Amino acid sequence: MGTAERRAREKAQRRREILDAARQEFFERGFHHPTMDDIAARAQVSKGTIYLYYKSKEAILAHLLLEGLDLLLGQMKAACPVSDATPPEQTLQQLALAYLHFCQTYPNYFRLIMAFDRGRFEESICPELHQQVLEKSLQGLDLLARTIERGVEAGDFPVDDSWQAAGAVWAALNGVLVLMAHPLRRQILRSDLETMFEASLDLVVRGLKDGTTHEHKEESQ
Amino acid sequence: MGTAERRAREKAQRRREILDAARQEFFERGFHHPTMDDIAARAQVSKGTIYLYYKSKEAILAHLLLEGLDLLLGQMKAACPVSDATPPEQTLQQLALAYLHFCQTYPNYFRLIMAFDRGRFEESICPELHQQVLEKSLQGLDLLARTIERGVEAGDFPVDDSWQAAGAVWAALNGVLVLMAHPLRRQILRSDLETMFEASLDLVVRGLKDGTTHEHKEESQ
DNA sequence: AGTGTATAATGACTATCAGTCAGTGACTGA
DNA sequence: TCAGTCACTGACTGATAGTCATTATACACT
Repeated sequence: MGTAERRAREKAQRRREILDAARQEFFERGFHHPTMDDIAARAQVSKGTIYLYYKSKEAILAHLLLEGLDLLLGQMKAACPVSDATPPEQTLQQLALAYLHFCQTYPNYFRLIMAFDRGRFEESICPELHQQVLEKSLQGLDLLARTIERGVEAGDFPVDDSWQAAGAVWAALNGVLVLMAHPLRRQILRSDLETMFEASLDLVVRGLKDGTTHEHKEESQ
Repeated sequence: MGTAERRAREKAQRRREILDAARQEFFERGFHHPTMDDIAARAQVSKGTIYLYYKSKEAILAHLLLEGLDLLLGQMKAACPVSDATPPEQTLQQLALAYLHFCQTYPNYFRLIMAFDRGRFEESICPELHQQVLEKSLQGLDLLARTIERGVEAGDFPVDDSWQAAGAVWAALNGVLVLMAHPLRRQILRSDLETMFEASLDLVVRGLKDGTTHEHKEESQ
């Protein structure tokens, strides 16, 4: 008798409905404004019900964050070529552009991801989610690292630690997206996000290509 | 009669005492935990008094943030040479190291600065402070941009927009500090903050030195 | 159908905390 | 001495995250 099975399905459905309502509220009205009652009203359940499905408000946000990371990872994976024929530098560019595109297409998810890095989401509140988020963000880093590794093997990127290089590239791209999030900064820098992003990408790619690291410099002469 | 003067002095003093108490509370117990009553107790005043000196809890945090930015700016200015004899590249390194040193010496101020972009500081709550913060952070960017400009004039950094380059450098350094703030990431990258920071710095400096921007590449051949 | 049990949902309630404001009293200058 | 000003106070208000005793629903078995 498939009753239990149907129950489970309905439960998952309700869970999704609540997350949908929360997403709408948070994305439409900002991450601070909506109350649990707002979310409950939107999901057409009582507040108590929400707590049967999510441990806390924070936990809901964390789940939205995971959604965002999955989306981003998906887009980054899609940017990676299936074959190894594509030049690593081009793949790197595509990965970076996928990230730029993501943050322009889903600014709310992007803000959520950035908020995580900046220490909203106390680890203590839901440590297992915290862990998951970090792991997912490391998967993105991994895509970068593999690509750089391919470049190292092809002799394009003479760096000696591709994970380190991936970290540096990731940091630079992240950094510029955050930097340009403020209108005043865009104004002072007299530049828009795309331009600055490309400039940053260009800078690090050139660094990679030139790139012996300082310890191994003698080999390039 | 210096009464008014003394009054003003005492008022400034009380204001400082409250900020001191708040700083201790926030830095010791995290930015989320302390309540206004905690701060009041520490400052040995009533809660109401705090509101005579600061508009809101948020405003107190914003003032601490400004303190932090002043400290950082001071350290960065100290890293800049008085004379123009110092090679720009070296100055750039020193500026970057000043930033690294700042975030290691004052991790709480650093966290506050990083948290700025995130919602704890809603622009709507204290727009004038928000403005001040952005302006200060732009002063830091300005130091970078001037140094790069000097490098451009000296022919060391063949970039065509030193503000843009400064933005990219700043973004990269910021990004790596945020990236490495998470222990799990340090673990996965098998690297510590200093190493990653230096790698990032190295990457962007190399990019700057190689550095024609894509539009002007033909000139380097 | 009737009934007992498990599961799901409810919303009034509690606890916490940022921010307010009517009231208190100390100091001042006349 | 006293009226006016100023700094301060802390009980109070309103908002809201999270709880839990109660109620409703669905199902299994007779």
